[in-house]
Amino acid sequence: MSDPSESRETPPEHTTDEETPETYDPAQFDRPSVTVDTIIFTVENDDLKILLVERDSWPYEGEWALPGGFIDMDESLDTAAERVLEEKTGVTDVYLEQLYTFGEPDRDPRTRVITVSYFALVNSGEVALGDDQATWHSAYDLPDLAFDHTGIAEYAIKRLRWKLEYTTAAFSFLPETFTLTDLQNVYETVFDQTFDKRNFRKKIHDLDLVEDTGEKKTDVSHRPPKLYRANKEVGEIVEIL
Amino acid sequence: MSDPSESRETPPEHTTDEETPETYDPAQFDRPSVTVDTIIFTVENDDLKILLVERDSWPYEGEWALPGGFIDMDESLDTAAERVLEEKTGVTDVYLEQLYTFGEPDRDPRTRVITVSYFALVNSGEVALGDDQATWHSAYDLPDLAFDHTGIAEYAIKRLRWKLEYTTAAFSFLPETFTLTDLQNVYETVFDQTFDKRNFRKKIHDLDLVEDTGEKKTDVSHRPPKLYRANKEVGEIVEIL
DNA sequence: CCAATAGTGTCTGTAAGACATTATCAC
DNA sequence: GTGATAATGTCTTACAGACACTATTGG
Repeated sequence: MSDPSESRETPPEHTTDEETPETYDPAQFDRPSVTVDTIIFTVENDDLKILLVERDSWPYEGEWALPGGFIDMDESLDTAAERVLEEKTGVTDVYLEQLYTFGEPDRDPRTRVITVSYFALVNSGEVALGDDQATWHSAYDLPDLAFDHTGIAEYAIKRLRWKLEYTTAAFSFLPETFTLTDLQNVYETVFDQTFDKRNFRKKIHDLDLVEDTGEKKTDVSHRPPKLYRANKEVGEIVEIL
Repeated sequence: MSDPSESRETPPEHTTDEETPETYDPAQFDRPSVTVDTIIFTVENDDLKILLVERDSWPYEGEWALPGGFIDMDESLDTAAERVLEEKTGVTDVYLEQLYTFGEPDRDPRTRVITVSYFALVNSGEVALGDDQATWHSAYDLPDLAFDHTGIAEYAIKRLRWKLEYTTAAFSFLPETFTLTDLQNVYETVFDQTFDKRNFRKKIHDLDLVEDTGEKKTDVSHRPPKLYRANKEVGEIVEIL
């Protein structure tokens, strides 16, 4: 049934109550804890990376986990995700999108915890990691992760590829100006494959995705490449590959 | 944005005592209520329909709302959605997929309620509506809905279209055997536009989506159409339109 | 034979994918 | 001039989309 989470075949043994649940005061129901977990992606040195934190307490003490936190009672889910992202990376205005909500009853040994996952695409140049335990790890060689975070990260990679294929999200990984080779490197890194340079550039130009700045990259010991800037909003829907 | 210094990732001071997991009990945090709301779609009489229930108490008493319910502490999110679907329609084995999680702090006037929305695609012939207030409404002419349900329903229609364009989900709206005209009607209804009959059928056959049953529809006062059955699992990824 | 719907093929234009050479800079 | 990377165009093939007539049944 649903995509990422393995569905439990628990038969709905439930007393079929004629009253709709909405008629009740929600406060009288047992309530799960709700967290956000963020998959923070960056592309650096031709590698797709995910930011992980090392847990310093039970459960999964010493293991790597996705950065996350509990949702404040008066903040929206998006705001909670922005907060976690900002706490870990210092960046604020980046591409951030809700991914999926995971809620298997036993996914956290402490108590019932439902997590709303988000993924973020950041330009590594803008990140200032705090002095806590957060570090980058290759998405293609992740360590074992705490909780169900391995499955969450794998699902995030699928969605990331979809985003780059059908939207302009790739710009999020790049600085304000960039070369077409930089852009192609992002695609090759995220899809873990190579693309033909002429076809790639033709596509980018046909779709009018970039604008020539008139500047060129300097201090390179070969023909200096042109610098471009994005000509579309990040996340606009455009079929690219 | 809230104060970045108060990190929620892992509460700080920790005594390395494996026997006291309660140290970081997430239960110490305030917890929101969590519900599932389901957008149950069907196609009937060339109309895309959504199942709505009439609220019988505050808030939004007398208004229409998406069917939903609170999540039991020991059931998964998928199971909760299946339960709500079964309570309202009697159907059990249908296409059901998580849509999005909505959690604006003030979306419910009673208390903080986060809702995990699901959408389901059912064949109207299999539905047995209970004797409660659930009835079908055209997705193209919805009444005002309670809470933020109007926005949820609109988003669901977008995702539904995406699903039919890129997967075999359309079969979920049809019985075991069907004609190609039936299938085309599903597409025309969901996309609210017409498609060329020859191109549509060519595509369906080229993608090997259906299998001839050898049977024909009877009791029609015109040339009897062939009956087909699906040749792919519901939800398989295939570019159709 | 009339009404109603089923069923079928060709042509044209566009876009994807394969592919090799020249240009420009630092040293 | 050498090493390194930038920049560019053509051809072939596959798929999307426009388009009109014949077939089969019940009444």
